[in-house]
Amino acid sequence: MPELPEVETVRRGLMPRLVGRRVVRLQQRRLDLRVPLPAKFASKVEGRGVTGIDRRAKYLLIRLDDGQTLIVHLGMSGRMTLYDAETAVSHPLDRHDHVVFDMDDGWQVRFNDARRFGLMVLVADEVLATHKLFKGMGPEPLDDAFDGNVLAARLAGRKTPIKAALLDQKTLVGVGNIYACEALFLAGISPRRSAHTIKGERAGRLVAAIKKVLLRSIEDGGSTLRDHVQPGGELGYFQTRFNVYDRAGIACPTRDCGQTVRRLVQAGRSTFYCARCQR
DNA sequence: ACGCCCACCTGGAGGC
DNA sequence: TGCCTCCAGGTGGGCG
Repeated sequence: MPELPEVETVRRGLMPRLVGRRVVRLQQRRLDLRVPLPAKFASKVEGRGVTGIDRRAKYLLIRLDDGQTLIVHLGMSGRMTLYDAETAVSHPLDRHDHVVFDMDDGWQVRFNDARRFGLMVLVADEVLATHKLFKGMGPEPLDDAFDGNVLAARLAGRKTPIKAALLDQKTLVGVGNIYACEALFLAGISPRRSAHTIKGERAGRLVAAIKKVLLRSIEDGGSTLRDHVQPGGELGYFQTRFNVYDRAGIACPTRDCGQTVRRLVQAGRSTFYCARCQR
């Protein structure tokens, strides 16, 4: 689930329920997330007010009123679910609800992560910017400053296929397997093309495609969020109709193309593309 | 330094 | 029904 648009959707869904509220109780039901939770984690969060929620790359930054930030990553299977007081009682905790926040207005947020590739780290704001997790990260794709020239500069000299380069968070952040495939399709660029050949007009096209797929997906998330923010709602869960992702063997959506979407494996990940529309 | 491979962990889908 | 294999939206460590 969670690439940039999904994380952003979760952020927007959590904000109205958490910002300005206080954590009255925190249950840490499993400590062995990707980064193990310290035993004293709960006591450091309990009693704190939430002052804001930001996003950097695929990380949520939950700002607390004591100058600390709770960094949350959803990994592959992480979700945040919201329950009002009544519904929380009628819905018993799932075995993968690893961290549960009870807010001072009775609402509850559950961090659920079956595969436990996600993490939560509490960091003092002074050291947040230099935190190991953010070291070497590339630019935010939705920043105005991110354009074709920026991307081309980051791809210069790199022989890896462009698809693999897009997944590398040092190139740019937030793009994962789905949106890498979708952006390359929209831009008409082959996923096998050597990264350093993406420059000039082609780089501009790819950047435009990346922004477009991410923004459209955030909009889709926003439009379905209303249905999911209700009790028990799973934030960030929404259906987007993909052009190529997970559509191997299905006709390419380009009018009159007549080709079939193909799947190949690059750097251990599935890539979906149209060999005719993408060069 | 770069690029590739794999492990981390659980669950769902599909084949037999 | 059950068992087996494959696959999954991310990341980072280790290796050549």
